[in-house]
Amino acid sequence: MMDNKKIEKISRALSDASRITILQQFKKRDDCLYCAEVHDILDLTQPSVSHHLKQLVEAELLLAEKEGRNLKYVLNEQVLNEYISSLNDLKK
Amino acid sequence: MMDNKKIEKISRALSDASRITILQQFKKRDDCLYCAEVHDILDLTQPSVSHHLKQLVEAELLLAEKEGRNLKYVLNEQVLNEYISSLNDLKK
DNA sequence: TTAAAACATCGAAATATTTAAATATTTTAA
DNA sequence: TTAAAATATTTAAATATTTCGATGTTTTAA
Repeated sequence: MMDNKKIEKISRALSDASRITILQQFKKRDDCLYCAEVHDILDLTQPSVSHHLKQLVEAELLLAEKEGRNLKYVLNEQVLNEYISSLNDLKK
Repeated sequence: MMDNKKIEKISRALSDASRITILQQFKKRDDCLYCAEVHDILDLTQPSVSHHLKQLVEAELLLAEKEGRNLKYVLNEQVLNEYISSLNDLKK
């Protein structure tokens, strides 16, 4: 279902405090998050925020959608579920 | 239940192809794995294998038990389950 | 008691990641 | 059309990770 390269990539995307914080915001917000909001939440410069969001998008944990000059992010629950499945598969 | 530092640490432990391979061996073997077996499976030197196992033990994904001069590893399903729970919590 | 086996640690090289400053691109508003 | 806003990219520095060779420690077997 999900190969090891993909598991590795998602795990790496999750292995950073800022990126975990970003993902946790989705529950608090209305299911979606704007780039500028992330910049407000994290104590990082704009390029760093951009870098972290890119990692999450490249791992496909987030889906990005352009809205004019803003970027709207949505959690990709399907990929998250597949990742969780792969972890469950480690068990007997 | 599991704080972000712990989620980060476990994710990092999972973000390496060798370590994912190690974890996947438990299903194929009789629930436990010896250090020497890992050395046979991975194309890495003994110190590298030792390093990877240490990362997994420090993340508490594996429990290590001494058996004479051998080391027996067991998958820590409780920690794995707590990690999976934390990931499920990201969803609505 | 000594030698060998199993594993850990140290030191160093190669590579990857994180971060910020500077700059570029894209889009909208005036 | 031009200026400003939102985001991306480039470059470079600091730090972390991965890997191996050499060596150390602990345990067992001879």
